[in-house]
Amino acid sequence: MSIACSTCAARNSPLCSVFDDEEIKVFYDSALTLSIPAGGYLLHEEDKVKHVYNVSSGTLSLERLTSDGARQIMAFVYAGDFVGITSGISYSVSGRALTSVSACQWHLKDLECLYVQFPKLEERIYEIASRVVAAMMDQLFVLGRKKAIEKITWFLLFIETKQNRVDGNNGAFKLPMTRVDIADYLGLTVETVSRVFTKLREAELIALPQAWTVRILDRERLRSVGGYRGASSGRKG
Amino acid sequence: MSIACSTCAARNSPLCSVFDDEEIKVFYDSALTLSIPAGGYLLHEEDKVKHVYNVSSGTLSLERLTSDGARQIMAFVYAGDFVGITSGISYSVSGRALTSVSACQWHLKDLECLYVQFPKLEERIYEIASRVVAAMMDQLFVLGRKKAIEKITWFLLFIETKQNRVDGNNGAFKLPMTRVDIADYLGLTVETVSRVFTKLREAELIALPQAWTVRILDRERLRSVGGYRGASSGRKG
DNA sequence: CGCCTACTTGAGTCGAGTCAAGAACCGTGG
DNA sequence: CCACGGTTCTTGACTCGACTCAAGTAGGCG
Repeated sequence: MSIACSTCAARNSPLCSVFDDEEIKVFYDSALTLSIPAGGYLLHEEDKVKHVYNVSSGTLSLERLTSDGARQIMAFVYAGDFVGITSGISYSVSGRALTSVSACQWHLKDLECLYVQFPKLEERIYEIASRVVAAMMDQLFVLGRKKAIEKITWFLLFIETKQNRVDGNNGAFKLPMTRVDIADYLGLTVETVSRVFTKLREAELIALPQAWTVRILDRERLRSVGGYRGASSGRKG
Repeated sequence: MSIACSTCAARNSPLCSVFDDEEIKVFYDSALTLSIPAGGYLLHEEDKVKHVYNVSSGTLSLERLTSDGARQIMAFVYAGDFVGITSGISYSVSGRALTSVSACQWHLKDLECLYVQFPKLEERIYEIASRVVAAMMDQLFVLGRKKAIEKITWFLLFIETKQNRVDGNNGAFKLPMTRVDIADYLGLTVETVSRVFTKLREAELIALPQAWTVRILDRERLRSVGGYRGASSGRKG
């Protein structure tokens, strides 16, 4: 097993976990490893689709812009998450690094060769696409039918699980995204996001030791505000 | 080629078009054909995932309910559309027939056997999943970042293409869904939907010969309402 | 013709957006 | 170490778009 993979946070990700320690050597050898500084782009929405990616560390946002500058963030992408489920000739989202990011990159042509060698890989990528659909349905539901405070509480519980998967659970978790990013993910304005954070803090449902660090004080009440359906319950899908 | 397929509106759908006239006999023989009356359900969100479907005629809504009765419609499904991209043990949406619907049903186990016989089928289903992701991104964008009038104009132009694919383009198109359905798709209320329809009619951008029939009178202006957000509506109002 | 459902319209309210200002934080350089 | 400038976050006052509540109208069907 290559050293790079044996210590990688994505080793147990949906993508890489399909390979055993022998097989993953082949998989890793056909990849390019990329490093992107915070604020850089993994891909642009107008780029021709030539590669897929699996994030090894850091956090990205997948986002789309309008001509007049409005932005919608479609997803926050963490270590172990796959990027490249797309149809058509261009990605239709840009991948912006919120922190410094490292990722493995495969050329689509190489991936197709790997499909022949490892049929279960293709199957696995289909599973990943299904999960993406499930996650987007949850987000659709929240955007369409929830109030600001419900959106934020849902978001906090959702990001907590993603962040803890990387950092481990030490009682608090870091938000790698700004308030503006949160607003653009939830279809709100930055002022509304800020006001709701303040409200939740004053109600002692959460604590904010720093602006970008959240400690959940009363999980039950927080859940009841957001109507959160646990991420690992298998309910999503 | 089976008679059923040779006259089916879904013969050229992403799913069925992967087969030639000989092959599709095998595919069709392993299917069950279903008929669902308007108002009936193709599947319920809590059902265990055992089947996939391809719609032959009619229109469905894929929707999710909250405990308090709120509803979010995730998609409108037309003839030729595939249903069953899901992850986890249950579908997470219900499929409700807006009109009478006919569909082909395959058992997941049978589908896996067909994958062995027709590897390109599995590939095709992945492509369908990718398209679903793309469509949901568009919807997310609209729900998160557009005003009521922009949502409706986008919706009308979107449904027109789906409807014309089935009915052909005769200048007007039918809405198989109620105003409530439209509201639950776009994250609005029925009153707001109704008011926007009236507004578009009074501005002579559309005509409504019947409540459920739409004729687009000024496509360019309609497009400009949904796309650009000019003088009447800036970035967030 | 009358019932039921869907759609429309009006009046009033409220949640979230807009505009504007100030506070906290961060990195940089003296 | 602190001063400075830029960025992000917070807060306040006000506005407005969409929701709520409440009638009333139009279609479809028995």
